[in-house]
Amino acid sequence: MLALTKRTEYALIAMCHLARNPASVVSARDMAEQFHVRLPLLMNVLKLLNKNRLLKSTRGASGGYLLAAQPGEITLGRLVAAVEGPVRLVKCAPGAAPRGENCELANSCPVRIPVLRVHHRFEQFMDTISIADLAFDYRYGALETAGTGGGTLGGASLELPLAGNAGLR
Amino acid sequence: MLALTKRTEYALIAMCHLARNPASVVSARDMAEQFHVRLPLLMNVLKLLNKNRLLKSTRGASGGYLLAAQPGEITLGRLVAAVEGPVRLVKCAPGAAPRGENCELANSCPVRIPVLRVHHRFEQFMDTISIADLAFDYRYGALETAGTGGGTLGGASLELPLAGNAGLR
DNA sequence: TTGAAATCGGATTGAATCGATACTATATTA
DNA sequence: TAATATAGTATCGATTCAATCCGATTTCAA
Repeated sequence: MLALTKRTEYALIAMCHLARNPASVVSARDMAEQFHVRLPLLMNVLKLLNKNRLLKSTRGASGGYLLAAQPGEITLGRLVAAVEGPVRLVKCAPGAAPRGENCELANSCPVRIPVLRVHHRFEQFMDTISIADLAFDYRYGALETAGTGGGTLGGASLELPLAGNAGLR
Repeated sequence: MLALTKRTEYALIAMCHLARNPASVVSARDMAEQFHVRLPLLMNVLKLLNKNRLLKSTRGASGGYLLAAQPGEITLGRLVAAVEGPVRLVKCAPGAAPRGENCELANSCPVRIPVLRVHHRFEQFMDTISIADLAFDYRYGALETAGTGGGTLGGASLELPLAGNAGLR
């Protein structure tokens, strides 16, 4: 179905909240109550984010979490990789293989090169979006007009000339 | 892990082969033998592609498959949707919901709008890549220099100013 | 010193999806 | 009529994900 997991959704909520409240330590309980999400699951996600150095944690009473870097320096790609594992659109993509799982076809694959190129572009896509972009985007009305030039995302920029020799339809 | 399924990989191989051999009907058996993929699984994928009108089939002896449209008109997004179901990065995205599954937070979600915007951009990303782009891209050496201006994909174009008011880090 | 609050590290269970296979029906050609 | 090929559906095992639970560790404050 090609969807983000609930872990990523929870991570986005938490990271964006921390981005909006810098210099204040926020506990998992606080966030769970404020956003009406389940505490145990949120804690699992926060553990993953901390383990992968996207958050700093302080234990004990009045403990909680802080962003480990500036919101503009943490990308969606890093966030997803932290809670879902490394992004690998295809098994032949470089990066940590889940189970030594490589493509059976390898060099004989007739679409390997262009698909790897798509994978590379997708990585760029994910790493171009920062937590700051998500946390500080309040332009609610922009969605309907997106793609036609309106809104914060409307400004072109995603045309993808995948294969110049193919005559970009 | 955010990966494409094997069904998509098989679909890409088949669709690209058909794009490269227009005006000739190709059977599932032929493609399975030529590309060393398992015939039953390939047939399952071809059934899905046919059911979703991405290719035309003719039964009987000397039957097989044909693309249902020009390679430049069939996008990666449509292909993935045909074999994996509609692409919905997040559950709150519009489109066929798998099981009436909508976001519990709905309007109270603090990241809903920007995330929906990312979803929309991702849809554009998938629909900008055509089968023709993948089938006729033979520039093997371009991968290493992609992102710096070389290769068929290197030409910028994927900068994503998600939130202009956030100061694009 | 004690207790409460909070994170940390696993381990486990159930549901959903995916890979893989099998079987029957239908259509076309020779 | 026989062989070939697709169409539709159904099933089983493996993997992943959501959800839960447990005990351990750290910190603050009474």
